[in-house]
Amino acid sequence: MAVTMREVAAAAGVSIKTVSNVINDYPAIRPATRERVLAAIRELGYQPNLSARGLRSGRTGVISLIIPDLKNAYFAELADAVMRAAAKERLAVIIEQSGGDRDVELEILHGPRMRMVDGVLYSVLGVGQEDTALIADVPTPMVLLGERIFNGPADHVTMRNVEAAQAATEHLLSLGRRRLLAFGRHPHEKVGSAGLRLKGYQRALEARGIPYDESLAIEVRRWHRSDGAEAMRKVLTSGLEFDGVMAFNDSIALGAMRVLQEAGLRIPGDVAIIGFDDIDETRYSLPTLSTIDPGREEIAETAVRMLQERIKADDGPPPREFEAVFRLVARESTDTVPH
Amino acid sequence: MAVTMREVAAAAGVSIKTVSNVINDYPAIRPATRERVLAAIRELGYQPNLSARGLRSGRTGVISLIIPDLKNAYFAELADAVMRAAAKERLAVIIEQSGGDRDVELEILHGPRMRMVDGVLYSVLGVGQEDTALIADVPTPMVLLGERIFNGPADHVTMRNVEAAQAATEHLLSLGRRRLLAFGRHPHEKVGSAGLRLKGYQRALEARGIPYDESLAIEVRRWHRSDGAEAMRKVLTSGLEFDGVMAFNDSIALGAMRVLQEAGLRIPGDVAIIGFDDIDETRYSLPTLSTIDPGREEIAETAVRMLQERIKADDGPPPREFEAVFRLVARESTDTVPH
DNA sequence: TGCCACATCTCCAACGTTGTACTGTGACTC
DNA sequence: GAGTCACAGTACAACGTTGGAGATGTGGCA
Repeated sequence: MAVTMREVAAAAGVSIKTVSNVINDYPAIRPATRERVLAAIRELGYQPNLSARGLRSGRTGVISLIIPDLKNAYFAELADAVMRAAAKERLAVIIEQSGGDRDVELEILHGPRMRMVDGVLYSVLGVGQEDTALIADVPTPMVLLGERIFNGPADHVTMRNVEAAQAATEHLLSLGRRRLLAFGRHPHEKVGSAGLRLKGYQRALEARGIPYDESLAIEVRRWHRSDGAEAMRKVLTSGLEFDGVMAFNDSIALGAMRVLQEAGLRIPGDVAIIGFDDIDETRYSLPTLSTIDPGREEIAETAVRMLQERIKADDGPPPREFEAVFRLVARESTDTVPH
Repeated sequence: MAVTMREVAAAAGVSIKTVSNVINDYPAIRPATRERVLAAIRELGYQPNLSARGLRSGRTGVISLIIPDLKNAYFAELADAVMRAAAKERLAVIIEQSGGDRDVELEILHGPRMRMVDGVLYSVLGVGQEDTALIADVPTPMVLLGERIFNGPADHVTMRNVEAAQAATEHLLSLGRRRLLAFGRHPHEKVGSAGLRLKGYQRALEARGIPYDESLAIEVRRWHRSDGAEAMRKVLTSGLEFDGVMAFNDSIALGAMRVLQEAGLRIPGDVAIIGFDDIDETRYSLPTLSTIDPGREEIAETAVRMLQERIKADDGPPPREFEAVFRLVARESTDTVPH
């Protein structure tokens, strides 16, 4: 059987509560007593029972990270960053996959497991602005991640999507490219990564006085590599002319790149291409992929810190919005070459 | 405040224990009573308090998955498969990253969080056969994953490394390639993925009567893409001649492939290459990468099922070994082309 | 009719921890 | 020397749930 406080207390010759006080850094304890208790803890190999602590104090030291899909490199890297940030705060992380499906996302949020975590990092694709009410009624402290809900009922950590997309587009324009695909559009979406990044694309064109041509805004439903490849195949078949691609994420950029190369097009010679997210793979593709570093570390650390603040002070300030600093990373896929 | 069983019981006009019995599918309950209780649960939106349940029953419904690194595609896909398998058993998964560091791996295993999970899936890189004793004393039900510990103190799920590596090598040999790099060696390692896969490589050569040339066994320390690229760069600089690469995982294969192409070598024309793991990316690289599908789904499902068995019957059978069925996936990187 | 078996439900205690309230002991103040 | 105060530690109850034993009712059978 596992060692409990009772046994530690007996070994140290103090009451159970004193053991508890030592563990929780309660100040009024004589150094000698503290030492005796700590020695007993070491001796017996005592580990606190987190279920009991959770029951009594209402805190479990576990937070939940709800994401669409770990197989997606962006979310895997986000999860990694979150877990490292959480480790610093001594928090464990339960990861839940939603598949990006709205109903699943809401189900998880209202499921019994929410009662066993201190807080949630909620990174959604399906749930949107119109679901604000369904999210507001969740009693668990929450931080929203991503671009689906702004000015919602909880703290929100995101990146400057519009500005970043504008910078990426401007980067291609500065190379002299003029027929740029906006690659990854979701029709009718205003908010959300796709909508915001399209807006950035449009702004960059506008700033240069170039008219927006909707036929260059290519729809890509899911943002997986295979979808990018498929969409690019269709574009090539259609005979559409272009000399640059502003892809809304790295995965579809890589998928598109592969199809372009198969078709005998040179990158960046014939087509310059830039992605979005700075996933690890962009550093090793052929050619290496220019992209936007969304500030993942900063996002993860800020989100965990904000959540921790909410957990500790359950009556904190009104919902906050935080936008991480992005960075354009120019690599081979947008090298300056004779057109 | 959250709804408790007490309130449900009051609403349904039964005792708390009856509510508990309904929830836990205790058989002797009149259908009418069950209905009333379920109705009250729905009505009030009751959710069980998992901390309390964990304290009382010793079960939390959470398992821990300890892996080296989520950023590594292999482990991300493993984690995904494990989480889907766990969801079927209504288990939540806490993921812990060890960085593949032996001390961290052991620390996590002996940490306080082990007391809050019902079981552990332990996928290690640092801990090895000689640490068996340190693992045996952990009271938590455990299933070992990977190739570091065989015939250990716990159930073990793995793949047929030697046979799979032999098949991959034989695949290259069957194309007429004779100077094959064993790419990914860890010097002095006998057990472990690197050791076993090297052995498979050697067996394949042996079966064809080809002598083993140690200079073709290339060391790659960490199995990340960048390490594969770097190692291949060294190989090319050294002037070593070869016409095939049997890479010990997909990431280093992809890294190597990129360097080979930069150097103007054609794949599979000049160099045929096969990887190991069948990560998603192998389907989208240029060329697509032949590889070994280790049977990830089967591994994940078997591991979770075995762990669940251990959790439910704490006095089960002696440790079991399970080896998943692998499959060779031939893609473009080993197409038949004139040499 | 009396007794037993069974189904159905309830009562009590306990899981290991922490919050609240309290006791005892000196030291210091006036 | 009485009152006050800070410190060090303790006792008790409670968090929400479930295991086990017990209570109650119901029907069957001798």
